[in-house]
Amino acid sequence: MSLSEGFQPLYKQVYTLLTKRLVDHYWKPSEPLPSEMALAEELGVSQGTVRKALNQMVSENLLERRQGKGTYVAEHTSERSLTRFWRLQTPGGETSFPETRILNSRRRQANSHECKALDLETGALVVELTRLRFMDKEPVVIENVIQPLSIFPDIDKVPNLPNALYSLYQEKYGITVISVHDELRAVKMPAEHSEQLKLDAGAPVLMIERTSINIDGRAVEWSQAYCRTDHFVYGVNLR
Amino acid sequence: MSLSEGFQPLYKQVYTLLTKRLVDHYWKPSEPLPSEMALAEELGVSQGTVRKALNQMVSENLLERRQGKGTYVAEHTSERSLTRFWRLQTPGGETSFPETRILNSRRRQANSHECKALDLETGALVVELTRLRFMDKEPVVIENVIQPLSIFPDIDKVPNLPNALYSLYQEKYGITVISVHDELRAVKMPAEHSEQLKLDAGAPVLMIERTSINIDGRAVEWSQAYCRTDHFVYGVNLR
DNA sequence: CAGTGGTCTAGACCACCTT
DNA sequence: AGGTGGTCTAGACCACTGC
Repeated sequence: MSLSEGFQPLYKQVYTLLTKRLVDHYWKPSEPLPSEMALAEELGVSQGTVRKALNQMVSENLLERRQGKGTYVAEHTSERSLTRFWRLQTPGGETSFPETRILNSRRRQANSHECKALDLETGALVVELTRLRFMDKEPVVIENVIQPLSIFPDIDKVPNLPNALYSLYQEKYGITVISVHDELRAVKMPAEHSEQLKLDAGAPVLMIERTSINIDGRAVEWSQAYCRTDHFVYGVNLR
Repeated sequence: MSLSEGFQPLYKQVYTLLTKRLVDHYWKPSEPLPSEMALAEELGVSQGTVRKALNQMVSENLLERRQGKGTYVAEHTSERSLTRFWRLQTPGGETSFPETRILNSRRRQANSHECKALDLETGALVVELTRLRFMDKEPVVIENVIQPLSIFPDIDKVPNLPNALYSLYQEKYGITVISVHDELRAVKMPAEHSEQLKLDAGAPVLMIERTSINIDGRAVEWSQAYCRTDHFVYGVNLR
């Protein structure tokens, strides 16, 4: 095969092509890619050029490389996908992880805000999933997750939803969440959910609106969470 | 010069050595480094090895490279240092920037919490700087910045503090902030500052505790900010 | 042992900037 | 024209894995 002359550097063309293959599920998660030499030969470029593209993909958590073994499609194990985007931690800095109880799940039409956030047609069907999350046996977060049925067909019929939804998204629906955008506000606890967090209605809580982005750039999930922050904080490092 | 045999790859040794030079102000901000070839010859390694170290430093915002010109020590212009760590944005997503009014500045001994956060001896002197920040002419953030006098001598005697403190830190004190750690909570607005944000005491506000980290890894500044989040949100992308 | 990725080198050519 | 960084190649050797 030849990479037809373009204005992009070769390694970037290779990067784009390999990423497209991941989007199209040309290789499955945890499956090894061909070796550098094999890819270089197939694409008609040198090993070093392939390596540069692969290393960029590793830095974006799309691939994993293991010396002596091979290059693998990054896998969202429930363990890792939970740790990757979970920001609640003790004020000291150590992260601890939640248990989850599902409170409710129902189909309905997306409201206008959700249509905008998820780029849906008006009237599109979504699943609204309500979960309560515990840390050290105490309720800390109540969250509403919005899942378009066009992206996750019949997801409301899946039994035993895992604690980490992203691993389910990847295994069952071929959706690989590579980044999330969070918007944080301080608000008064809405009365409807205050009991479940053992708070007075009107107590200050941290509201987190999260948009989850698939490897192809689409927004695939939108959620709104209310968090107590008396024992845990939202911690983030910026560089 | 020869890089004595160690257990680290060559490019990592070069990276460590060059970073140490930045910490020691061997080169000044905005000053060009020697060319790749010159560094390679000086260190007794190949150009490619130097390049790998330099590119890693670029990815960490320590250096800037401009094709045809050279490699430069990254500079914290007030413009750029403000945009880099400023997270308040409109719910849509566009960032806008604040104006700042200084309310107060005083010397005092650090309290125990500040000593821990900034790794200070008990009784160490700090400056507590209180600032009110406006967006679209409306007060949005009130913040207390704690600056150790051991790191910033006589900083309370600097006239006309800039909007972006980090540019001052770099120019006057040789402190280059390369990352910050934020911890966010929702709290009730403390009565003492509620008027300045035009809020009722007890209204929910976002509290941001920020620790700023120097290039050598030390915590050099600690701040606590109260933010209205009715018109602006704290937005962050996680990968 | 063969196969993989990781490091290191040397050299060629290109794109951009300054003089 | 000469110097800089950016890209691309080819080949060597090392470290790790599994048969």
